[in-house]
Amino acid sequence: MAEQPKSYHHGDLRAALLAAAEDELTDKGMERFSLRSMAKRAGVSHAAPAHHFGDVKGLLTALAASGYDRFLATQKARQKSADPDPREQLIQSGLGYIDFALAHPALFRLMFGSRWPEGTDPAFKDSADAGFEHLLNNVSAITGGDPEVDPATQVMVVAAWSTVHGLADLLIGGSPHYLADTTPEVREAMMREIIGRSLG
Amino acid sequence: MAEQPKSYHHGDLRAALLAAAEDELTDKGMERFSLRSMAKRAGVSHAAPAHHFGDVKGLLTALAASGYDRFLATQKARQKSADPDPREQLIQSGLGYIDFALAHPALFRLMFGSRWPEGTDPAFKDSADAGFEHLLNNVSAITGGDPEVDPATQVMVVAAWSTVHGLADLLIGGSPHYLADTTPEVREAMMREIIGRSLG
DNA sequence: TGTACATCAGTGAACGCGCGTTCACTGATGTAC
DNA sequence: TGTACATCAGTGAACGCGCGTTCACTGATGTAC
Repeated sequence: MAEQPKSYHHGDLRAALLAAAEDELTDKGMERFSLRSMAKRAGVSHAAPAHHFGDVKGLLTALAASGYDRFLATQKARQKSADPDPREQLIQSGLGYIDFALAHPALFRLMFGSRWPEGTDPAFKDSADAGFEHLLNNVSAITGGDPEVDPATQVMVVAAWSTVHGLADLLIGGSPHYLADTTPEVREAMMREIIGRSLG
Repeated sequence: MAEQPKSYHHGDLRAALLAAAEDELTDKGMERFSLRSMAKRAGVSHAAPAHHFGDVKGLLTALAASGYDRFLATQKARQKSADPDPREQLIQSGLGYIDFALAHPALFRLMFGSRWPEGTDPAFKDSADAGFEHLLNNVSAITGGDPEVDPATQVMVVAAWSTVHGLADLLIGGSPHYLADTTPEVREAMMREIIGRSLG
């Protein structure tokens, strides 16, 4: 056994619980998520999570919030190592969006398609809003318009987001097969082309 | 009470159960769907569904299959009363896709984002495949290419589907607010523009 | 038209189970002096 | 450095509940003659 020396206090149980919750979600899906089962995964009594998150809803809200943070980080990481041209930056951000969805499908669905998280939670809201802000910045760097008032900028925001989000959500489900069942290189080329089109 | 005269046999319990299941899904979401609760909705013992669908999974698989059928019908209905130009036909089909998602969000998520339905069920598969076939036909009517072999046709399939699906899924969640919080007329105009772009 | 019988649809009670939450507790850590 | 005490994190048993499935049943319908 190369396990950590067992001690009564965990050290960083909060983080360990979030990781276990994501694993549980990956295995069981949102339909069959269980707090007791995820506590077992974390090697901890099923009463322990209450101490950090209150209840199940609190736990999954916190998980979704941390998901949004990592989601944004994935996008920024791709942008950093790419051509600074604003269009290219937006495309890279979109590809990062899709990377994240494919790497964490269960978490992605928790964030965008679930009734578990409490939408009014401040930490959750902040994290989700930061992602939207980032999109707005990327688009207005291309159009030069203010996303609050410029129609062309707004249309581009909607177009780019919808296209990227649709690619991500369909790919999670293995569709469309043209895209899902091909090589990573061909896939990325195809997605580039399609995201590019959405920018007009 | 203007109720139906009660009789031991229901008449069309199968259809009534599917309707009740959709209501249950709308109320509780996939996270909290309950067979007992949906049977109560249908005014029937909770053992009754087993007779028609075997188990919960069978019930929700049948519901998703019927969802795909109505989904396709919604798309065709819009196309029927529109300009026969192939591009316009595809756009109308896309708008029908989104109409359906907004009218039946819980069902839409069951179809595209859930682990409940049994993907190998023949009726489910047939209904889902018919939707994809319809998309292929719409696109090859524009390009004149064979979706099996023509790359340009394939790219258009992926682009159109992703864009429309992304719009639908985001709108269900109330995003992006530019689109969700506007008048139906402005919304449709914006969606037309965006779907049009995706066709290149 | 009337009777006997088979088939079918829905019932209701019982099953065993896993669930989320609560709570008095205990072990570990940190701080004051 | 050593002792007393407060604070905190995690435990484990208990709670009451709603769940999906099973099964012997009963009421209704359809069919054969």
